[in-house]
Formats: sequence, structure tokens, C-alpha cells
Amino acid sequence: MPERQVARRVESAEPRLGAPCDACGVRAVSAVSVCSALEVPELERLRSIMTTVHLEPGQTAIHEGDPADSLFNVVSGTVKLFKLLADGRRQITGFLVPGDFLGIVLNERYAYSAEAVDRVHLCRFPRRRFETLLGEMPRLERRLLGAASNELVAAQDQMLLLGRKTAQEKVASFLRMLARRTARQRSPVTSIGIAMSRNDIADYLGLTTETVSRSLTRLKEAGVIASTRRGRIELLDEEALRALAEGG
Amino acid sequence: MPERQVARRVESAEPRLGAPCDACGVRAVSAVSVCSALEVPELERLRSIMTTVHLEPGQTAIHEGDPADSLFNVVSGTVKLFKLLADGRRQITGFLVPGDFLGIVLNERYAYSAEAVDRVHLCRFPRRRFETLLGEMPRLERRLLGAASNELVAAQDQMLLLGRKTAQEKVASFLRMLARRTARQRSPVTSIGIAMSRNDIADYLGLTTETVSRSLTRLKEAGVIASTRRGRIELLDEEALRALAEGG
DNA sequence: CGACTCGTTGACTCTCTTCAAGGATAGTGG
DNA sequence: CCACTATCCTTGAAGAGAGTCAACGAGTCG
Repeated sequence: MPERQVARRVESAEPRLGAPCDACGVRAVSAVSVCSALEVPELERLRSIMTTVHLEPGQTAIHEGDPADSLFNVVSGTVKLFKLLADGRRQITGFLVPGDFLGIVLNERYAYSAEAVDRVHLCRFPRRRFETLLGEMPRLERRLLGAASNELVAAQDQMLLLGRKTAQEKVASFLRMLARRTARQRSPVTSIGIAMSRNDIADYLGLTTETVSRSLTRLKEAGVIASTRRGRIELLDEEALRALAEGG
Repeated sequence: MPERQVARRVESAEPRLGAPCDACGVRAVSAVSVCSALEVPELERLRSIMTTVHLEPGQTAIHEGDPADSLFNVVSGTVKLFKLLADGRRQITGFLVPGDFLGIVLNERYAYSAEAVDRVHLCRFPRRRFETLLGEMPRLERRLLGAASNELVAAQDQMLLLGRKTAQEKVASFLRMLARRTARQRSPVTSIGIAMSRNDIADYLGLTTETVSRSLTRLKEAGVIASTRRGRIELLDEEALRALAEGG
């Protein structure tokens, strides 16, 4: 498997004295990151235990079953989370974008693997020390609980999708999810960038690459979407997409 | 739809002065309930805002989209959580058993509906007051975060099941899940009670009742399980079941 | 006892997968 | 700069697993 690469992390151990956080777009933009909604002194303490990590596409951030000794915050890029069956079947359980947490779970071991989709920047926190801080910063803890809540809601939507939606509905729902994410920064959205491969999309939707491809072709034929360049899709009829996503 | 009944809750508003919690098995047995691992004074405060709720099979505890003004702890019975598509397709996202939370999410509205599978007893907490307590009881908050973490892990397992497992593997996984739950109280397990209908199982596994039935028949034919009386299944070959559940 | 729900089984259908091949795209090296 | 190659995406044809439709048996309740 060419995509199963060893994790060669490029860590910047030197703190660069404050620079990383001050310039960080995540803190300002995202309403859900660890850092946003923290006062300066609290942020300072977080920063003191933080290191930054760079990942190239395909590199692994965490591995299912490994001791969960780190916790991350996505700064830039897209990360895919996935679980594997013994024979290699893969289910991608989520895509993380800037502002999202990676490894919130307070369990001993990671329940899934995480791999970079494109070039990724992460903030890394040692779990032990992070948990110590947690006890002293109730606001941070509440924030984590909120993030976990949101993830749970998303997980339930995804279960509905995986268990009960048709291929066409799955793909339409996926596009809408991407559109919503894009809209968090720029709205309204007519063009969305697709960072992940057809294979990734298929493993996220419980389909095959062929079925994803065919579904997209159908959406194009129906005039709901259009694709000019690679890795980018134009939304022509958002209402039709909504109807398709929910089985209209 | 006969199963979509109106929620006629039977609430005991009178606190019965301490009795409910002292006698409650949940607190002692379960490692994950709200009440366990709380000191007596904290427990006392929780109890003061608590009421108990009884539900008959099919009755609704919470409804998707409603304002999330209550939070529950399951005391006895089994509760199913589910989401619906516009045309009635249903996905059951989980079954709650004694000790589990219902409605942890700190969102404005419930993301799913919850219905009693059999006769159910719940402890009910008004969300506002509960959240106030939360700020003063860090231990409770940590506990909630832990519960949310566990739910997330379970949700990811379920996504893998829904997206990538065959019907046979789904049913085998389901039986193992039930066995594990039963084993939390009594181990080892050879006989498990199935509180839910085939229809519920189907909607949990993303299948139809017919396929669930056929899969169970196959497992019987293979000598992996046996069924003496209705609503109960004997595990004859746990190792074979494990292999089947993971695509061996 | 009859009506009802629930579970099982059978026959047929269909959506999605599998298998296979061709086309587009990007990166590489001469 | 352009052939060369690897990878990804698309499209087609055939096949399979699960769904749909239908009937029947068993238990349950009024």
C-alpha cells in the first residue's frame, strides 16, 4: 500500500516565543478551536506546552491502537480519520479542517488513525500536561465538552447517511457538508474545493470510487453541479442538491 | 404509524426524600453514570433538581428538533435513539442501558429522538440547573466528558459497521455488543436477552428485518448461536462469532 | 376465538459492487 | 520541452448481496 507511509513528523520544538499563536488564523476564525475564547494568560500556558507539527499528504498523525499521548489542533489543511478492518476495508469517520480537534477522547489509546489529506499543520499538546491544565481551566474543559457534543451530532448524522441513504443521497449530502464548511469562512458558496480523492470520499460514504464517480456524473448531467478544474466543483442548484441529499 | 406515540410521561415530582438514589442500583453498578463517583454532598445537590420518569414501551422521551431542556440518566430498561429521513427511513444510532446518559449534548436542540424499547425508568435533570451545577462540580464535568468520549468511540465503531461490514458481520457484531453489555454485570455470558424487535435491530444495523432474520438463521445453522425462548439467544461459539464479526 | 403484530422463509428485483479498460492529469527524466 | 509513467478518474458490462414483495406460522391481547 503506497499510502500507508511511516509518520515522519517535522516537529518544531523551539517555541519561537509567542509567534505561532499570535499569527494563527485559527484562533480568530474558528469558533470551535481550543485556543479561541481563551484569555491571554490561559493561552500563554497552553502555548508553553505546545509544539507544531507539519505533515505531508499521506503521512500519519496518529495510529489506531497507539497510546493516546498527544492531542492536536488542526491549523491548516485537511486530516482524515479512519478505522480499518482486518482485511483492509476502510471507513473514514471524518475529515478535520482548521480549528478542529484531533484526539479529544480521554481514553488510553487512539480509537482511530489520522492521516494528512493535503499539506497539514497541527498544534500538538502532550496529553498528560494538557489534562493537568484542563483541571485548572474550566473554560477549556467546557469548550472540549462542546466540541465533543458537536462531533457526536455529526457522527449521528453520518450514521443516518451510512445506514439509510442511497448512493446519490450520500454524495449530495457530502457536497453539502463541504459547502457548509466552506461557507463558515466565505458565504454564500458557489464553488467548493475538494481536497480528498474519490477513494477517500468513497471510504467516507461507504461506497466504491466507481459509484462516487457515477453519482457525480449524474449530478453534472442533471445540471446540479459543474466541474471546471480538477479538485473543484461548482454548485449550480443548491436547492436541488438539498432535495437530493434528503431523499426528495 | 402505531409506534409513534405521544410522550405521556409519568413524572414523580415529589422527591420522596432521598429514597430514589439510595436504593438506585445504577450508582453502585455502573462505572459511567452521572451519579457514580460523586461524593454524598454533590449527590445531594444533584438529587435536589432531579425528578424521575417512567416510560412504557414505545413512548418518547425526547424528540429530534425539540429544545433540549432536559437531560436524563437511564436507571432501568433500554432506550433507543434514532433519526428519521423525510420519507420515514429510520436509523437507530444507539441503545442506552442503565447508567447511560441521554442528551449530554450541550446544544440548543436535541439531535435525535429517544424512545423506550421496554419499560424504562429515567432520572431527569433540567438542563439549565444542571449546567449551573456543572460549573461547580468539576468532577461531574470530567465525567460527562468521559462519557462523551466513550460515545464517540462507539459511534466510530458503528460507522465502520454501517459503511463497511456485510449483513452477516453486522449481526454478529451486534450480538457481541449485547454480550459485552450483559457481561458488564454478569460474566462470562452464554445467554443474552434481546429487548428490541427485529425491526429495531435492522434500523440499527442499516438492514431490513428480513435480512436480520436470515442472518440469525444462518448463525443458528452454523451452530454459533441457539435460541430457546423468544427474546433470548444462547452464545454457543463465542470465538466463531468474533471471527464472523470482524470478517474472518 | 379472531385480529393483530412479529418473525421467518421464499422468489424475484435492483442497487451497488466487481472486474475491466480507456482517458485525463501530474510528476519525472532525458 | 516532450515523451514516459504512475496515479487517479471515468465509463461500461456483468455479477452479487441485500432489498422488495408476498405468504405463512407463532405468539399476544382484547
